[in-house]
Formats: sequence, C-alpha cells, structure tokens
Amino acid sequence: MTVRVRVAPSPTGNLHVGTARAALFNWLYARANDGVFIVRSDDTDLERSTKEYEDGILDSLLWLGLDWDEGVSVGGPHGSYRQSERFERYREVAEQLVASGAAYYDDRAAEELEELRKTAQAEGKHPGHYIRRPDQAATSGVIRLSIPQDSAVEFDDMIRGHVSFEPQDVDDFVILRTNGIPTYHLASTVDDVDYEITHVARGEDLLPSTPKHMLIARAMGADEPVFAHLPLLFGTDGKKLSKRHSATSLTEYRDAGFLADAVFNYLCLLGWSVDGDTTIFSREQAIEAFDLADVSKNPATFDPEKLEWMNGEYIRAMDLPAFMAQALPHIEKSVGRALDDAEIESFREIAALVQERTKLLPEAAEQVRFLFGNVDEYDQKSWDKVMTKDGVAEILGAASTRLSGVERWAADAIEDSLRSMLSEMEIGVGKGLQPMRVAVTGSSVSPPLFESMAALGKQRTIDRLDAARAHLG
RNA sequence: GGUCCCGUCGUCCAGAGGCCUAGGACGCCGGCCUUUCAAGCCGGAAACGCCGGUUCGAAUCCGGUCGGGACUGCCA
Repeated sequence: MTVRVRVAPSPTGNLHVGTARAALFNWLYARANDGVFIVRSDDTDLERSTKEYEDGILDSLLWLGLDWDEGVSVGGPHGSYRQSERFERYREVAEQLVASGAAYYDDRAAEELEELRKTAQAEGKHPGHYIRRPDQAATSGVIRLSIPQDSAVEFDDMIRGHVSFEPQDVDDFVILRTNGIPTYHLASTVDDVDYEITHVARGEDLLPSTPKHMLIARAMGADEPVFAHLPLLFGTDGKKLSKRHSATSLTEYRDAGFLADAVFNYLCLLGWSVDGDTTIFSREQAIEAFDLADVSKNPATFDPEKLEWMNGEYIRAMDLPAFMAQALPHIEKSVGRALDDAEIESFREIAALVQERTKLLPEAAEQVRFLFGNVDEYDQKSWDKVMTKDGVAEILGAASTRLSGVERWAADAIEDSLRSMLSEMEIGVGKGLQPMRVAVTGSSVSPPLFESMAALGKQRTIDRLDAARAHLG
C-alpha cells in the first residue's frame, strides 16, 4: 500500500513554525517510503481565510524545500484540494449520515446546550456528556454525529502507542453548521477518506479530536488512517509557541536571513534525531533515517539561539560564490542601492572573512557597509572606548603618512608597513590597530583590518584616517 | 471540574533491564589562539521529578504521587 500523507494548513495566517514542522515530518515520511505528499487548504473558515495567506504558505513550504505530489496548485486525481470548493461533498456526506442514522439534525438553542454542559460539569462529568440525540427528532438546524455509546474508541498511535477514549467522554459534536458549512472535523475527515490518506501525522493538540474523526470515517464505511500525534512546540518560557517568544512564521525567518537548509535541519531536531550524536545533517540523511515511529513524545522548546548557531554552521559551509549570492541582497538592501561590479569585487576581497563571522545574512551587510559609502558616523561606543585615549592622533597621523608610502596595496604589504611602524613607535599591536579600525570601518568590531583596508583602497583608507584625526578635534 | 497526553543536564536529542561513574548538541564558565569580533581548539559545571514494587540488577518494566501540557465551540 502506498503511503499517502498530507499537511492541511488553514490560510488564516502565514505558515506557523509548528505547522511547518508537521509538514516537514509528513514530507520526510512520504519521501522515506516512496509515498505521496499532499498539500490541502483547510479554508472552511471563510471569514478569516485569504488567497494571500494561502499563496504565502505555499511559498514557505517550497522555500523550506517541501515539494508536494498532489494538492493545491499542482492538482491531482481527486479534484479540488481546497475545502471551500468541496462544500457540496461535505453536505452530501452529512446528509448520508443522517439517512443512515449515524447523525441527526439538532435545532436546540445554544442556551439549552450550555445548560447540559453545566449540569455535566457539576456532576464531574465530561462537558459533552449530556449532548446526545434528543427524543424528538428535528428536521433542521445543525447536524451532529451520534456517538455510539456501546464501546470505547481505541487506536494505536504511531508515536504514543495505545490510546483509548470512553464514548461518554465524546459529545455528539457538530459536523454541519446551520449555514450548511462543514466543521473542521467533517471536512478534514471526508478529505482524508476521499483522498485515501493512509497516515495522519499532526499536532498533539488534535489528539482529543481523533475519536471524532475515527467515528466519522467509520460511519462513512471507510477505514480510518494510522495516526501519529506529534509533540507540540513551546516557546522558551515553556508556554505554547506564540508571537511573544520569537518569530512564529517561516517568512519571518527567511527575511531575518536564515537559510532554508538550516531551518530544515533545526526543525528536524525538534522531536526527532538521526542518532545519538549527529546534529548537522542533509535532507538525504534525514530521509534515509526518518520514521514517524521514532518521533519523541515530549513537547519541544523552540530555541532561537540554537537555530542561529546552526545557521552560522550552514553559512560557513557554503562555498564563496554561494555565500556572496546569499549575502548580496542583504547588503544592497542595507546600502540602499545596487552595487556595481567594482564594489562587488571589493566585497569579494573580504567575503571569506565576512562569511566566517556571519550567523545571519544581514550581519554580513553590517560588516561590509564601510566599503560602500563614507563613514560619516562612528559607532558611539567604539569611539568612546577607543578614540578618547592618549596618543590616538599620533597613531592615526603616522599611519596615514606611512600608508601613503605603500606601493603595492595589498593586505600583507599593509600589515608589514603598519606592524613595523607600531614597533618603531613602541606601541602594542592591539592598542595601535584599534584606532585605525574605528577610523576606517567606523567601529571597533570589524573584519580583519589589513584586508579591510586592502579592499577599501589606498586613497579612501588614508582619507578616513585623516578624517578621523580631524574628528578628534 | 472532566478527558487525554507527557515527565533524562537551563534547552533539544541519545539511552528500548546490566555496555550509564548517563552520551552528543546549543547555551553557560575557564583556557589556548589572536589586530577587534567571530570562527577554531582544549577543559569544566550541569539531568534520570518523587515514593513504592518487579528483578541478582532499573533512567529503562509496573503502580501511585507530584508536576507540566493539550482539549473541553455552529475555530482549526
């Protein structure tokens, strides 16, 4: 039997990290088993769903490298993969279930239902305990599924093992609203049945809904899929991951300069691992080793710091052209214009040095900014720390003079010249170079100085040394 | 309140009865390297929630307890 899995985001926002990880695990499972990965749009919430969000979610999935075999935008043998285009089908199923006796119309008022819930709670029972088929049948209103009270609903979860629910603890829930629009439970289950989904791997928050979905599938005369309930993702404070902690949507990570490969790798580690001591691994390795049954039961805390570290690992692992290609858009955005060929060439001169100092792409832009414009503002902290000391003016002046005599403008020549100068002046290298660094790059933190000067060019370097000395007052 | 799920370093993951004086990674601390900052290298602190039971032997199995979480809607 071919493995058929799906991810079903609701287009009511951007792709959430949690949904992305669920998509990732489903994708891995499909790829590991030569299965089919399906993307469906769960847009039954007509109020909040938008096409823009749907497009954004699909973009994010593709960015992460998760391609799908069937679904929205690529189509497939099952017609539409957008729930809003299948309302007729859901209504048809709901009515069939009424006809077969598995479901019933209910026109009771909200207040009446609320009373039943309160009563059950007061008796220490599940709130839905008394939400059952009333004696006299209604012919309009919502449609509820009638929960058979004779046996427990049990299943073997791939991750959690055997799980069992008593029927008294499952209420006769609504499958079709008064307005004829299906609830999530109905639409999702009908789709899973119609699309012949074999494995449903989704967040643990849906575990309590699973008996409902199984019962709908059974009432339809279908086999239920195998379930695998993934552990939830939390923020660093141990609470459910939300905007308060860090970015929660994939697009924010992409914009912040994270690499798709790094995010992919990191997300894999939230609830799973290749083995006991491999942290960095490729998609191929992940596919090779992945099994839903190996996923952890424990909720995982999303740790932005570890993701950043990992991103740095991936940045350093790139070859130079790839790094430059990734960094360039961020540099141009920072500089506010496109770079010309000569400027790109000067970037190339120190790109390798910048690369090993970059954890997030925008940091690369900060490091090379000094090459593409004048340093008209010095970093205040750097200035206060370095330029207010005695002897700074002498050092800058001497360096300016000395460098103007350097014939071959290259890092090693600059280094020789400056080192011998400081040696003659009996000034330590650490002390002596910092004022030049601030003068040339505007900050006490920068790529290595000699290479930076080489990339900047002789005249501009000397000009900046002079300008900084003048700035001393 | 009820139902269900979960419980190994601060965090993520290894560990599927003896290989565990519990391993790897991030972070943290110290050192080396060093022109700043990174990177790199070396070293360190840091966990089996608790109580019983099974067993020659338990992080691993069972029970209880405590703690955390999810759900409890005509949201998904």
